[in-house]
Amino acid sequence: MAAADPVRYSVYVGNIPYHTSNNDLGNFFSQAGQVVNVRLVNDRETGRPKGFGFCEFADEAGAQNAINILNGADFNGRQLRVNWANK
DNA sequence: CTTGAGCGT
Repeated sequence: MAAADPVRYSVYVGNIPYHTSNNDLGNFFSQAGQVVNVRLVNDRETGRPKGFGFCEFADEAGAQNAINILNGADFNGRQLRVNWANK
């Protein structure tokens, strides 16, 4: 199905606690599938974490699985918001 | 040493 693949298998991750690190999210998303890349978006000028990021999976199944399991899952006291990325 | 909806140096 992948009818509307955004660009590669990137998933949007939101509602991330500011105490979360790049490696922590990659470890957490490894539960769903093989994580190819994890990027936490932080403000380039202020240096403050925006609280969300993007996770890239090896295939669509892993990304879809992450959305099914990790979406709404409790992470460091916050519920992660996992969804398909737009851009 | 701060914040809390969002879609990216």
